[in-house]
Amino acid sequence: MVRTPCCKAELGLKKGAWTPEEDQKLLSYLNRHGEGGWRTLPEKAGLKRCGKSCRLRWANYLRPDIKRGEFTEDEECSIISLHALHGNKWSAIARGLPGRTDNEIKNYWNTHIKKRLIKKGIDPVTHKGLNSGTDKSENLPEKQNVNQTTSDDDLDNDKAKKNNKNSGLSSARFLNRVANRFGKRINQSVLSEIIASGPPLATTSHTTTTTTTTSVSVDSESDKSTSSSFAPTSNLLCHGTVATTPDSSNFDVDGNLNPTSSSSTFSDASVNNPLMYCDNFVGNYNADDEDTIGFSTFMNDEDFMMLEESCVDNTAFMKELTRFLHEDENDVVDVPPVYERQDIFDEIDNYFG
DNA sequence: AAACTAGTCAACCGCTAGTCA
DNA sequence: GTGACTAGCGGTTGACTAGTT
Repeated sequence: MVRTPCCKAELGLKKGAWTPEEDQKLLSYLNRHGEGGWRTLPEKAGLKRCGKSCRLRWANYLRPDIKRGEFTEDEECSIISLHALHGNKWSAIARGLPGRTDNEIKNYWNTHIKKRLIKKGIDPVTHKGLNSGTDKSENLPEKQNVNQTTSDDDLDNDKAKKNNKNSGLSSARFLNRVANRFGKRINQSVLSEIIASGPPLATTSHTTTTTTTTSVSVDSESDKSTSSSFAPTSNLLCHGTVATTPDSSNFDVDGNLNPTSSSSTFSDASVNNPLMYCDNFVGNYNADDEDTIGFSTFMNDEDFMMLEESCVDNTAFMKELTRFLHEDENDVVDVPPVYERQDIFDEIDNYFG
């Protein structure tokens, strides 16, 4: 196939920064005629630009739904999580952040996040610790230890504190808490049901087909790690998901992280869990992390990201779990913990036949 | 004040994939 | 089946700015 040149053959076309006048021309044309026909658009709109340039200007700057300004902590976390899933698939990442363009995210990654990850001792490509595997300590930044906070870290922490309890993560945290309680006992069909009830991510066209391929085995203690049969979009996913077996010694009998087993650097589990990872990234790792280590021990990241607020709201199963959990939290001493009550799990099993 | 350096980000480039005549 | 065309993607560039020497 022979590709016709876009701009080169057309002499006299302007390049470089757009002027307000050009923007106005493009905007008014697009307002009148809508998107499309980029090749002929410049001439019709009276612009000395190539169509491609017009499309990019529109897509990256002029579109009315573009959110401008500083990235929020939520958005940063999303970017990191999505990057762990998709790698440098900026458009895929952008679909998870409404209002942000792939170009903007790419720039933000390269200029902010990437550096901070390296500073934290995390390889921005693999999302694993830089010193994992071979000894690369000489490549680590000076202040590699995550327990040490630099002034930059302090800023991050302040920012994190401000945005700490965001709604997006809270539902995931709740689900993780539920998972911690029930994960061991839930069979795959039940899990599939949970996942299938989740809505697609933002504007993406996710379907449940990818999630149903997840193979989950939680029958035995040794299966706290998960093997996922779903095909990653890049090899990064293999590193960024629970497909990488976390050190089982990091977990107690209920699948909770054993804080004493954590090293001074990130455990594999923390790196592999987008939410924990995020908390680590913003310097927010704390005892509450019990809430963030459940589902990811038996779900891959993509499945994990499928779990949204409405999943909790709309799924009868989750309502049941919610009830159980509340019951658990309101436990009085003479009532056994919910996870020890066989009747509840029988109830769950019955619910799904 | 000038020169230099580093960071940021809009825009460009080269390419692929999909659609349609 | 072929080729023209469009849309979109990811990597790179370069203009601009802020900070430092």
